Amino acid sequence: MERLYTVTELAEKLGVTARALRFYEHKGLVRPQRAGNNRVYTRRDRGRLALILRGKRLGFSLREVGEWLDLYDADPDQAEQMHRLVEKVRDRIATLERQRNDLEATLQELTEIEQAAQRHLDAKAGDCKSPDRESLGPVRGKGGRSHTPVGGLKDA
Amino acid sequence: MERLYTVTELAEKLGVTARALRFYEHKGLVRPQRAGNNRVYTRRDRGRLALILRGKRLGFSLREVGEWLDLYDADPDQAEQMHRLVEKVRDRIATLERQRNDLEATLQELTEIEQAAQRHLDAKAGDCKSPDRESLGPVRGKGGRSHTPVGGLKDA
DNA sequence: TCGATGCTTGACGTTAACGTAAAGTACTTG
DNA sequence: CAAGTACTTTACGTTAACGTCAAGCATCGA
Repeated sequence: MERLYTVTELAEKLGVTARALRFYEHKGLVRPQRAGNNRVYTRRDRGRLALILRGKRLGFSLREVGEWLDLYDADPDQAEQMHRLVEKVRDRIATLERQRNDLEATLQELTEIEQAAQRHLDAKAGDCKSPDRESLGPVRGKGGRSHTPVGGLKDA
Repeated sequence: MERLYTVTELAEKLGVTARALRFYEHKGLVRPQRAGNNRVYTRRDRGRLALILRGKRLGFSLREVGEWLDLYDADPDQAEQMHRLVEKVRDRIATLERQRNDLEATLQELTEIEQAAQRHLDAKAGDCKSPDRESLGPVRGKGGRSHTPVGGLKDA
């Protein structure tokens, strides 16, 4: 009745390799039964693995996911540890948002540079006599906020 | 006139170790001058290093940052490569936003569980006779959207 | 009975980004 | 001149999360 899986079966279902599943077991994250020597995964194991992979996608390490699972398994009186877990997740979110903001800024910088370069190309295409214009400096000075990423780098 | 630095000086200014700076050099990301055998970093080098560290903070590998810097240095006619770089940054942003969304969802789940656990504790404190209530299941069913992360795990 | 599969357990390889000695050189200060 | 300090290069160590053989049972169909 209970749908059972072999390593490779379940691995494929989950989109990972059998090696990974064995590795997770080695790390104590899952403990499938055995039929003789062969691993046999149940629906529960599959759920656990799904949680593990999710944690990974969220950027947590296997060790962290392990603790995570322990909490899921633990009796619910562990409100204290629950708090800590929630805080950890919130930290992670905060980190990601910082990164996102930084990236957003960088993206804007790059977009400006890109457009400047584009204009530069257009100019060269339109006016075939322009004798090797002064690269990006002047162009950016006209349109952008002359943000020069870090100061010079290209200078003398 | 030009403020110059030794490895350790600059490393400290940048909040990294001298080892890191030497490593970056080994990887071809910077090429400080030498005074005899000793490295001498200029303002330009400092700028470059700042860019490198920034790239790292943004979650890019040193190799990626290297290509990045090459573009900064390259002549501005590389609009094509510029495009690719911008796309890469956009990809990264997209990735981060996906992660953020996933995390947001997870956070909500966890918060619910946390609150349920809290209520559970409160109940135990208030009603000292409650004979070991049915853990989280029912509680969550009442308040949350019964999102059960992955199905069972805790079941029989 | 013979392969062909599929599973098992080692166990070493890999990548990134440094950490951490080890051993030697150079300058300078008491 | 001996210490001390800062620098150098060389090179092995580390962590994470597997990848990639290697060698060996076990089972199954023709």
